[in-house]
Amino acid sequence: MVRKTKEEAEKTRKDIIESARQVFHRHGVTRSTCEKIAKEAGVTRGAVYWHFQDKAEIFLAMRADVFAPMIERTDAILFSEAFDNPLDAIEGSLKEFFRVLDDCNVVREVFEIMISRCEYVDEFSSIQEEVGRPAYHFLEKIERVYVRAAEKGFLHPGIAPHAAARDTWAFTSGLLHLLLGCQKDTELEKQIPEMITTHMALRRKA
Amino acid sequence: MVRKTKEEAEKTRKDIIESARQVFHRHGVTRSTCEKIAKEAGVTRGAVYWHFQDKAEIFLAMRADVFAPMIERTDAILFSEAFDNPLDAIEGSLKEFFRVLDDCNVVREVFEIMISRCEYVDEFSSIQEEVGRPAYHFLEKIERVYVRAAEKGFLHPGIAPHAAARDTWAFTSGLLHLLLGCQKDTELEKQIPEMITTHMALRRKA
DNA sequence: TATTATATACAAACACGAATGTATGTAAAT
DNA sequence: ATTTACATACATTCGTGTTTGTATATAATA
Repeated sequence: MVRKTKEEAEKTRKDIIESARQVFHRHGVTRSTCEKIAKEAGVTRGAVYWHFQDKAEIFLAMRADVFAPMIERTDAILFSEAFDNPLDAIEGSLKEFFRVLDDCNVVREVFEIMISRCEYVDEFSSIQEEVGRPAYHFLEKIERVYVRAAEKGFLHPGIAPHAAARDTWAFTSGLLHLLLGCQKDTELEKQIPEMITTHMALRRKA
Repeated sequence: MVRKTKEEAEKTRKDIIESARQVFHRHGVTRSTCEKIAKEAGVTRGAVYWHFQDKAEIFLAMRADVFAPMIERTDAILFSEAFDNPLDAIEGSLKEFFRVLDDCNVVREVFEIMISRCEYVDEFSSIQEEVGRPAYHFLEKIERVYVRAAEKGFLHPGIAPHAAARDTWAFTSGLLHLLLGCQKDTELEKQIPEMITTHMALRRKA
């Protein structure tokens, strides 16, 4: 049977993305053939090529699906008016990020794929910029929040907002890579909230 | 002509490693076929299979060649008795690490390969632990140095050596990944020494 | 020292599977 | 009637592991 209804076709599309995530995670992006992805999704390559031009497009679709909600969640906390102290917003946002990463397998898998199961060369070298961009957005955002913290007198006077932002930026990136780089480290996983607290405490005014 | 002398054979081995690095960097590890590596080195696959069991072994050899000297250099600074303040040793060691990364293309390429041009699955999933291990060693080392700094009264009393070590650990890992993740960021490159200074300043006793 | 034997350091050939893109077929939805 | 949403078939390329061949360095021997 062919020619499904639009909703069914959309479901097929989602299935392919879900399947791609699993295959990417198991075999790495390069060795994930369209055949394997199709088979795992219960379709043929015809369906895959119908919905997507190539693997790169599947990759981006998969990424977009988890990134948008993730950024929305963390930004909501980061820019929330509920916190009197902007540093609490940063701390909360960071903790939320790693909390989601911790208990949402789909999100975790996508990040693991991006970090240690994809080779950013050839067709994927342009994608690398895409993948790296949110990190730079993140830097800009926390810098703004640090500025507000400084204006409100919450930031440690020994450090400039700009410098604080960059330090937190590197810290966060490092945490992410250390956490997902080695798959077994359950120790680190538990200590992350504490590490974030410590990190932020260093830049609070005494 | 075949059956070279031992020195010539050793040269062939080095050539293959050098060639592998270039091919890995251009095409990613997965798509780097033994054929390409051989051709770039001016030999045939026969030579490659003679000197190495498989790609993984070439990868580890390539890595070992740059890691050993790198760790030796940075450790020499980290554990140097020349510094009165152990925090200066940490700062110096970090700066030296990124300085080498900056002006030694071979080292930089190897790190770029490990970080964004290799998929750690299948035969490479065991290698991932190998690759991640130095980071954990680094954590242990700086923790020891932070302890000494605390004993000598140089460490900011607001932070425990253990916590300071983990924060610096994540910071360093993040810097490395941000620097090598996107290939074009020449801005970040210049700001690294400053970022390190700032990072360390935060944990110095006022 | 000269000769011989053997291990070395590769090159070349083979056989096989597997992945890719494209082209074509087709039944049902619109 | 036409487009959609796929399945199927095809041609071609490419990579892999292994095997076989071979000239020469090196060690053993006499």
